[in-house]
Amino acid sequence: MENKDKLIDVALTLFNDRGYQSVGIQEIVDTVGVSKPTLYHYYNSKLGLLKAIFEQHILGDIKRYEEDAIYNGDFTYSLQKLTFAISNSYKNNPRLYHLLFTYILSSKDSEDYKVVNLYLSKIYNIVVNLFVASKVQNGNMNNREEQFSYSYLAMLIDYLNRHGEEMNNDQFLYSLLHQFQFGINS
Amino acid sequence: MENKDKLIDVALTLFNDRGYQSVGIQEIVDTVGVSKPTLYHYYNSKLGLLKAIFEQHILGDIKRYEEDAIYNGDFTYSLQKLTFAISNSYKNNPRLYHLLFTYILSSKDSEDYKVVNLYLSKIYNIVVNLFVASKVQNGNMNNREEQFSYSYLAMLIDYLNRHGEEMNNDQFLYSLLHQFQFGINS
DNA sequence: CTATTACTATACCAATTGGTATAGTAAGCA
DNA sequence: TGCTTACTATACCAATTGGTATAGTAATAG
Repeated sequence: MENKDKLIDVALTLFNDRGYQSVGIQEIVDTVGVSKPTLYHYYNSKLGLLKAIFEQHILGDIKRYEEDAIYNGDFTYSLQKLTFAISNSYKNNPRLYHLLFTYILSSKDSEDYKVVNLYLSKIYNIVVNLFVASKVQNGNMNNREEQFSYSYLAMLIDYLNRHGEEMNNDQFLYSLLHQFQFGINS
Repeated sequence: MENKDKLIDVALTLFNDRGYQSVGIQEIVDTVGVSKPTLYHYYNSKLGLLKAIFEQHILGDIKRYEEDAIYNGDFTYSLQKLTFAISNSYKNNPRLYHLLFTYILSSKDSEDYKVVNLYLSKIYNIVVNLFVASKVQNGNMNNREEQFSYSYLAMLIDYLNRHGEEMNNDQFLYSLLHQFQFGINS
């Protein structure tokens, strides 16, 4: 692996373990075995490095989500497709998604939040849009589509953070979808 | 307000806005208008300050949760009482609870996480215990009580972070409880 | 063969980090 | 009165922070 990629790889691990602010540039370059100008040559700044970590994979993933979340009259079907797409991305890149989800409940005035939220908010919008689009079908949502979207994502993300790396979690995902749509009493 | 309390108040605000690691001791004491030895006289270390922020109120709150979460044969009733207790605490101390919930999805190897998790895990345990105790009543939980507890807390906390400071959110809380137990399709 | 470009290291920068040694004041207690 | 305890400031500490000026090498393009 090239230095450019090693830097992203190491930074992703360290940020994930201890948080962006707790990790210094020096520790990253020391771990990789290069010097600081090497890092600054590729990524300009610490924030630039954080941005690069996400842009490596997540823009492609998001495009996939947008396609899967197109509402074609069958809400359950679209929600399933979207859910499995997100779950697959998590499996392919657990560190990246774990770091991403770290920012959902984090402080909103830090520099790093503002960068990461660019991608996080896109995913949230995709989900909200699906719920809103299916308004007609799910008449009983009663104008609380947004609330349902957020609740659904909260459950899904909490679930992925606990079991997202396991090999076979399809069964669990189905039960999550079922639980969300029909509650625990059915 | 005494310096001792001012320090906690200012630190709580700053930690909440930008995160524990992003805020320096100097900024805290400057904002309060005292010098560093004053802070270190009361709280020994930056982590000690963080700990003190939580111990000020949350230990009492947790005692309340433990009482409310006693399962007396009526799961819905206990879950309602516990939910409203948590919601009330959030209303009384939004900054404290927002900061607390910040750590749910955060990196797990940072010093500050380890401190805050002392309190966070207690709340989680209370909820899980309630779900497990009601196993007999809710036979259809099918040994997924833990999963349900986590999902429930994920939804509740996401909800509180969005609407927890509003004056009258009882209606919303009831709908959250209903949604969780009976799904969105009822 | 020359000039440019990509990449990397040494050595440095000012500013900030968490924390402290020393000393002082003010209040309460003997 | 005299002693102790609580509290606070000035001035300092070594270490680390994010970032850079300078210089070098290696490859590539003209």
